[in-house]
Amino acid sequence: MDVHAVEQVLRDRGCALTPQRRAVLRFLDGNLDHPSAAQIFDAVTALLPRTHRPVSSRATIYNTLALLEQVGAVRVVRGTDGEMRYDPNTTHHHHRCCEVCGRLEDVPAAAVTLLLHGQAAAGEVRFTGRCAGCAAA
Amino acid sequence: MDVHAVEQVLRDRGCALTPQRRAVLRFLDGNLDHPSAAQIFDAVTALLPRTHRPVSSRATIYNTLALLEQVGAVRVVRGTDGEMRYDPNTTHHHHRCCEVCGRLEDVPAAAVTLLLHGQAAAGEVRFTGRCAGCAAA
DNA sequence: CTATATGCAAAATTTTTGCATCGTT
DNA sequence: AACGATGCAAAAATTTTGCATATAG
Repeated sequence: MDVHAVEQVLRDRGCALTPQRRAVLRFLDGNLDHPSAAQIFDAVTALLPRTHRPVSSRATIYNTLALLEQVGAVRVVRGTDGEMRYDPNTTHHHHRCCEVCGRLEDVPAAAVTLLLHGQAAAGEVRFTGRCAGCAAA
Repeated sequence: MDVHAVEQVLRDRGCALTPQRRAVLRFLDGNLDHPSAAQIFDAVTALLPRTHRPVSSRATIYNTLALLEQVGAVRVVRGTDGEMRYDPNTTHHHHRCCEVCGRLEDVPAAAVTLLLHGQAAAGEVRFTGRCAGCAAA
């Protein structure tokens, strides 16, 4: 996801580049943490200047995220806890879910082979494992 | 999951074998559909004699399912839609999630090999694919 | 200036909790 | 009879929706 490219796509669509949308894009760009809507809301609140209050609202965050998903700027993944997580990495990749702390980690498609009855299978894979932090402990 | 075995485990624990718990067990036994709590509630309502109303409540269903999970009689899986699903198959197995209809299907552990950087990886795997019905369409 | 987005508040969903009552053992 | 389970209703938590207002282009 490239911020400028996405902004251009939004412009082409006739979508307004509001400060809230910009802030969501800025926070998500390069973010590897699979943040939740609530985390994105908090980040936007922190990112936007407080020159006019309030800074944003939950509904706006959800609207923006739905828009970004439609445009293909983010992938939406449901975390093991049931919350939606937003992933700016839109390349084909898989996820490892830490069985200890629940953290979601991207795993490049090239690193994973799924064999079904000995034959390679396509599609997305989510598997359990331990993240770096929990593996050490 | 064997109904009689589970009932014995519950007795040994000093847990009451209420009609509601029996009905949940009866409905879950051999069920391959990964039903949700709401579906289980409906099924219990249908299974129990209407000699005394009401027949059950959502809280009781959740209590019962939590108990059955503790006892190891069901596995709990979160569906792609965020709802909890309950799986009486407690053997080590994986899940295929139909990318069309969302249905969860059990896949025996022996049928799946996950290679991470060429090396076999342990753990649970959930992957996308098409269920029999959606593959035909 | 006009179409669009925002913010608020309330609805919808799923799951959890508190408590009085009822049923198993 | 005693203890645990049930049922109800309300609380939590997350996401969605309706509408008046504000703002981007």
